[in-house]
Amino acid sequence: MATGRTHRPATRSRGIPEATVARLPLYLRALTALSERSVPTVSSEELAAAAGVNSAKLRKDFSYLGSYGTRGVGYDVEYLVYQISRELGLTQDWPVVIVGIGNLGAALANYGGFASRGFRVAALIDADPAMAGKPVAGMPVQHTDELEKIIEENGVSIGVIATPAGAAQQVSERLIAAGVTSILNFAPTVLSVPDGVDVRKVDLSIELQILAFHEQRKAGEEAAAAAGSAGEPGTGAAESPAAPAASATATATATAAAAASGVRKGGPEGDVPAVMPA
Amino acid sequence: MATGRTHRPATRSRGIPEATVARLPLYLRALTALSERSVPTVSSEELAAAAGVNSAKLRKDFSYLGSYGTRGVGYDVEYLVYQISRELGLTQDWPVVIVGIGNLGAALANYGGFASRGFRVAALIDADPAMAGKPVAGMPVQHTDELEKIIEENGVSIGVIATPAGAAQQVSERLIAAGVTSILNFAPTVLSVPDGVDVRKVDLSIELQILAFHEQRKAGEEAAAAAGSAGEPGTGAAESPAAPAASATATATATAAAAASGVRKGGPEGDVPAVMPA
DNA sequence: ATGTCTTTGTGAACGCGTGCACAAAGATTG
DNA sequence: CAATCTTTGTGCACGCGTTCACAAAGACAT
Repeated sequence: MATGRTHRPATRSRGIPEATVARLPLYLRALTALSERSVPTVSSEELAAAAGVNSAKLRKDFSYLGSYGTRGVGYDVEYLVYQISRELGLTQDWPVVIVGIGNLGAALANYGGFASRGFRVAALIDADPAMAGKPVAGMPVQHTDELEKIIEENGVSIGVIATPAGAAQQVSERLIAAGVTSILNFAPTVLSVPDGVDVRKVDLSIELQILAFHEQRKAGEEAAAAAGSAGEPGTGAAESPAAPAASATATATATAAAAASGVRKGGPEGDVPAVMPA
Repeated sequence: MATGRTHRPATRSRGIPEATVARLPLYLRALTALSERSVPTVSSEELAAAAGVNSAKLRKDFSYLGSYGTRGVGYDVEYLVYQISRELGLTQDWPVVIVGIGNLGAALANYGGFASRGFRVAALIDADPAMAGKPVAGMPVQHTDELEKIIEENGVSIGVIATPAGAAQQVSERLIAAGVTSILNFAPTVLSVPDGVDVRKVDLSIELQILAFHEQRKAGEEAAAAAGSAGEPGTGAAESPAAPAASATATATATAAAAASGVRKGGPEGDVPAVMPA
């Protein structure tokens, strides 16, 4: 999970669970693809597969929105696209500002996924005076001094922070003071904001760290399996990698290397059922 | 949640809950900051505040790792940094490849948060022959043809996909066939991968959509409050923007609006069935 | 109309995650 | 050594989210 909510209690606004809200964009994306292919209806099973979720979960999610399906048939694609869009608030225009136009900020400014939904980049803002006026994604970068004016004039309520960690808190305070009530934070810092302001965060390195954890675990399990169930990770401590620290690390590394070479996967094609650990 | 896991059952590897694993990087970040300020120990209360979580949750999380604290004192910063790093597998070197060197790929290549943890960008790969050889983040971009060779020679087990959506599935298959077992996917697509391969996804527009939902809700609540408790949003949904009362009328109106507004792209008109729930 | 077949919508059970609250453990002081 | 104080580690309860499994609803055929 690259992200998480901050502050704000449970958000069960009018009954739609947070977990469901987080999946709606997923469904919307799958539905949009179907719509472009002029598919008129989908069953929960098909749509669930396209969105990468369980069909029962999808049906329950939709049940929170209302009864938009037809039993024995499925869901009308166009209709559902509209309903979800409306529920998510994408039928209206959301001006956003991006603060911090470094590599990431520039990438975000160029990202097509924003405009295709209801989002419009109202301004790019950077603290570096040298950046001011420079065009990024066909739009001149403006200086931080203009921040308040831009937000108020454009009625911006969503801000994206792509500054270095050190500047993020201060930027968030200025955004909030100027009227922003939702922040998407890419800076690796915990933002402290008043109640009523939503913050979602995306931390690229956190995602990688989580992958590393699972990767290490996979390597460890493989090593254990290869070693022929030596000590069996005992019930007590969770220290599979702990006990013999040195050897554990060594085996893990060795296994990783082995896996990387040719040991695993002999199949040419993708769907080979993998190694199959215990 | 910018991200979510795909495939792989519950991951309760040797007892560490997934939710805890997802927070370990957060703690690590806070601890690293303390370490840089040469703070010797922290209490769960202080650290929790720095990481933006509840202190009880933090203590419970740490309890899965073992008893690393001292009652009456707190946790030794350096020791905890090491323990968490080890648990996450950051004490070893993780070579990663980034596929798709567009704006986002370039931003990722330049992102400092990778190297500062145990991650090393082994190669930048792009399908565009014109990109080949061009330096990005002080490293020459290599052509997709080299993908397999690069992965095998460097023992890469983690791949980052920053390609357009259309190319992602195919890239993932090549990565996996070459030995990659963990993928961080920035492309807005659901990847289908065999068991044993971990996929985490980050979708920037999804995050914004979730914020928009809450933003809309906030606006709706404000409006409702201002309007002096009109007629309680009916069963249908939290339809803040102009909504008739009866759900039947609402759906009919909604459908008409869908056709009228530009939500849907192409597609003939007559296909909108007057669903009509009872 | 009646029956069959498909697919939705949901009640109910279950499991995970969270937070409370407190006993246990150690530091510290007298 | 005893008393007190601080902070950890965790048992317990609760609520959310997920999944199963099935009745209800509608399409479709006869």
